Amino acid sequence: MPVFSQSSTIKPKRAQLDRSVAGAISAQAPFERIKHYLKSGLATGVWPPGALMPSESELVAQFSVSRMTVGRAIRELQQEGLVERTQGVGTFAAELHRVSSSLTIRDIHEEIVGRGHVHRATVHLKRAERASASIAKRLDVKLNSVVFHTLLVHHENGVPLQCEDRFVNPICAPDYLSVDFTEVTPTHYLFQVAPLIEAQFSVEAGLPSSREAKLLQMSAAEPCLIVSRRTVNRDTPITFARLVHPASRYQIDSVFKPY
Amino acid sequence: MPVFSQSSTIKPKRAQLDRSVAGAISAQAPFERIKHYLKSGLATGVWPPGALMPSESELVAQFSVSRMTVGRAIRELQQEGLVERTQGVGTFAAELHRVSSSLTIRDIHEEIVGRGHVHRATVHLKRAERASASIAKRLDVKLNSVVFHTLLVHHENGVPLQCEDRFVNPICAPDYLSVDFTEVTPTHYLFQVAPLIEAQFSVEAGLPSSREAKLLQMSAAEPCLIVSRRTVNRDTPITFARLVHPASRYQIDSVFKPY
DNA sequence: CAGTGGTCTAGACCACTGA
DNA sequence: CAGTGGTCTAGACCACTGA
Repeated sequence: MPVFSQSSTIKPKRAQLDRSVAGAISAQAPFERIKHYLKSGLATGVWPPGALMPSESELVAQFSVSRMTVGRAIRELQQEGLVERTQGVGTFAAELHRVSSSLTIRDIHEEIVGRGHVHRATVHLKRAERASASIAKRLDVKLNSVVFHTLLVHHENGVPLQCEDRFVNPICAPDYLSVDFTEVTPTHYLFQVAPLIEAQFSVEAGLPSSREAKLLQMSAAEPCLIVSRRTVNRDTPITFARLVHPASRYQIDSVFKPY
Repeated sequence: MPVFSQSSTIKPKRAQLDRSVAGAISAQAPFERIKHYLKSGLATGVWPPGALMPSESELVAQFSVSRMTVGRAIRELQQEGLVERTQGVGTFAAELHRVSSSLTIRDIHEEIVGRGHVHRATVHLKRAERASASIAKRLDVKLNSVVFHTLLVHHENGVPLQCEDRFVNPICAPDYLSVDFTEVTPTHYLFQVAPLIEAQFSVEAGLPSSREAKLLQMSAAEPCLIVSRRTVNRDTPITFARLVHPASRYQIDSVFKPY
């Protein structure tokens, strides 16, 4: 029996309402209506975690739609991690354990400009160097081979926000050192010249080096949020960056909404 | 013209190969083959960011499948953020700007056990309290109203890893104080009793309080990675937690793979 | 064996875009 | 107006599960 009777015998005329950016006005496509119906039930406890959800054929009857339409609605919920399906058995409300949150780590320029603030970068180092053991390992190049090294400070409205210490594999970006990094960020430039297949991140707390503390105009005893990022293109490491942010000026915020 | 000719005139017999967990053996369903074909081209630069991709009807002809099948393949790429579509215009390879990475923040018990290690929790505070101004605001309750407060330390193989300072709205979990938190984590318990509609996170660096430093057996001058989490259920805040981790023992790792 | 999900076909109507 | 994507229908065959 329908819990929410959102469906009647009237055939759907394709609605004409604008599907604007937010999509918040009204979900009118049948598969959207079915998704919304199921999400509501999941959010309100009609189907608590682990419960058996209605089968496709039940929803077909309830909403007077074809199975393809019901299937799409449920499949998208599955892709969002809200339900789990087992062939031959049924569809179940997912246990919402893993509160995984998508912490977006964007190009610092976009991030600052997105807040409506002014971004300015200063370049403190830009040269070719011989790879140390740790850098050689991270970029998968030979010890003492030539790598590019830049050190920038990114300012938000004039306040130093991020110290970017970056090593680049010359094979992936031979012209890296000729770029004016006060005009375009290394991240942005590298996105353009080297397709990115994989990025590995870590986020940790730590203390700045004395040089970093000076560049960031902070005390060497103040903690920092440190993001390390290594990007790889088909087995070839492109770049390794250490991004140091004063704890008092930077935090990562995120929201997780399952339903 | 097909770049990769993965399709012939032979009609697909449904393959029988096991679709095992990894799914790595071979993607045999037509929509999977088309997805793989398009992903390969995106990864190898056949369609650089911004390029016009083949239309649905071109792919229909190329792979000898129906439009629904092609549509599903492309729609899933769109949902993964790899292509962008505009009705009446076409499908375009996405600019891979935002390197958003899903940093999963799981229940600490699952995380430690998942590493094959032993989890143990010690309880240092478990009581009802009057809400201070900041807690009242975060839990959206009246100043000086009763809230539950627990302070736990989570150990991994005997080493203190996380100090969990948590406030709970009694309306959402009236029996919270009767739970044995050496047996089940507050996170796990609250997941069971209160459906979660939204979680807000922040990740920052900071110094531990003197009490936290003592509980974590660390120097008060050592930085910590601090995760703050507030969960909300339909406008009613459930809980607010401050999770403090010694920098030397904890970092968040993540991998981002667009293709 | 009945019920479930997984996938596909060959059409259809529509809104939108840009020439 | 031709081409594009957005969505749907009413069927189909199949693999899988559990009684």
